[in-house]
Amino acid sequence: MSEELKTTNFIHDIIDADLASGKRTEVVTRFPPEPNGYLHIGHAKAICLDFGTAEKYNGKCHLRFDDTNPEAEDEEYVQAIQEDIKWLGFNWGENLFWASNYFDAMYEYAVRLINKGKAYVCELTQEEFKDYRGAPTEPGKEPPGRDRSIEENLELFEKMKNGGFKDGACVLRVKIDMTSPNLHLRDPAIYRIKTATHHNTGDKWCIYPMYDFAHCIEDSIEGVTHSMCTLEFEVHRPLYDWILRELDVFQPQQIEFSRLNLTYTVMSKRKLLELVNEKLVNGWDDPRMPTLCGMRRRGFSAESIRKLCDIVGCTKVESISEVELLESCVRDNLNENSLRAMAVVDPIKVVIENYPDELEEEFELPNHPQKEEKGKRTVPFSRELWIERTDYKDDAPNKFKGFTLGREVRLRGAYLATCNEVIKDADGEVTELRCTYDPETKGGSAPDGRKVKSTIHWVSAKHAVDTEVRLYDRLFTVENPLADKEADFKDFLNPESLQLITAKLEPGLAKAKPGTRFQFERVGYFCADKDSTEEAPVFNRTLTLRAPKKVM
RNA sequence: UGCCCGAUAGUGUAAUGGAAGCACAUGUGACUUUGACUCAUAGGGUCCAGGUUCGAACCCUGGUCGGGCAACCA
Repeated sequence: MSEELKTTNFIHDIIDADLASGKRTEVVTRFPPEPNGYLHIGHAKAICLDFGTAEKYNGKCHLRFDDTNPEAEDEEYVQAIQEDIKWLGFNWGENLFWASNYFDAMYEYAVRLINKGKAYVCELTQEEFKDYRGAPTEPGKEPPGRDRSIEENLELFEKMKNGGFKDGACVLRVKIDMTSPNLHLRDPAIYRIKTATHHNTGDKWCIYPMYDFAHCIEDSIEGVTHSMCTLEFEVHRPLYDWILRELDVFQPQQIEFSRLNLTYTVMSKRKLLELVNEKLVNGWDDPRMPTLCGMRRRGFSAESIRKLCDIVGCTKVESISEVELLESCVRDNLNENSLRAMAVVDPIKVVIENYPDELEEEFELPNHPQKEEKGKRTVPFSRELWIERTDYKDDAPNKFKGFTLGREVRLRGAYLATCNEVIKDADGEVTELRCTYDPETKGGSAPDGRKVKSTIHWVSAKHAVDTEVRLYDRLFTVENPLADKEADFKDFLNPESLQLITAKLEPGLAKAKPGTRFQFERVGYFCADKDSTEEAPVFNRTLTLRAPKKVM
């Protein structure tokens, strides 16, 4: 946490100045998700900023659901969002709010604007509405009804509220300037009619406030001092300020920052929903998704996601961070914390010819090579083993770490062994290695001090646990699937983003609890999936180890 | 061709008128009972042109390039 408190950015500079000048005496922020989808790592940046800023200044951060559009929103998301924020490590305490709790206040505020002659009911169709608004380069025209009397507007607005109109028959607009160079100031609509059941207010309302009207009022009611949002709302800020000024209420400051983007993925809720709906991934929590629930299932730790958000900082520059940066944060954290184990993902058989058939031994291996305090585990050894197919090579170069005919290799934590014979099938595929071991090298070191550079992992065939392992890779094959505006981003989906295999695990892994993370030595980081059963675990590959230099 | 915003190594981000740093990535080497980790080391940057100043990444002017804005979405 102390590291996070040290972070600073242009927003904190603003806050420092506000505190120093006395403009503000406290800091209140808010994270305002719309419950219409799952949170992704882009949201994590906002969450870290909102909650982290409050923490830094001993202020408060509200969790507020921005539930102003019942058609898009669903209770399902409400729970998931709260779970994800908690998982990330943030706590809103008592400060859980709902935009829908302010619907009465918002209605009153709208009436107040009508009474000031600053809002009017407009019956233009959507087509006409657009037409009257004009274009960026052309001013709009004042719509008919713009100069209706206050009494008539009051009456019409009440009729809207009471269900006296069909959906879309009219809207309430704010009266600003149809010729403004800022399109958002050309009398934007602030209330629309929607006959929809709201997850919170039920059928009480058939009119719902729109974002521009609702959001600033929500912030104001809650006493938010600094309201952070993403760059696309920059042009909305004059409207945000206008509404609160006209209402003469507490005025929070909206500050915009750039979204987090990562290479080899997409960060739009709409596009992620598309992947889910078209079953191109297995749901929102598919470990390939950049959603927090997906990343959690993949095995990414909350700390590493927070670390990433810390490192990428916060600016107004639109950017795409390399996913390698995230991966580095994840590996750093996993290397530190995950226990080691041995698993063979692409097995070939090794028979130790001079090892007694009936003999079994148990070796003690450290759970973490740099952390003795993590203890040891016992791993059984016997005459037949599984090793990685990639750990044998005909005519291997000197630097190759693995078996080749006649070369002595260390079986990690067990013995030194030499391969004497290779058995291949008709296709020339290796099916078995015949080896001999040196009984004097128990534990893996030779009494005569001879150096053996290669160390490989293994699993006793007799004791191995067969299990499903899901090897995940990047979801897309290109850095920015959205770069080509002509193409469908789904065309760039990586066909090899999920590979199902059966691996051989050391027996101690059999009862791994879902969510437990391991490093399978020399293979990668893995996390027990929720699909694990009593009989056999299922593992997700979080990441490979850092890519080694190629030795061919 | 309107309005708004932005531009620092490949990427992300510091330096707030006073020596352009850091991280990731990349190259090389060392260590290693994980080709991991760790350690050492190298290369590489202020969009352009003017101006202000003893001094500019920073301030000013003009360009260039990139992004956003025309849902009854948020």
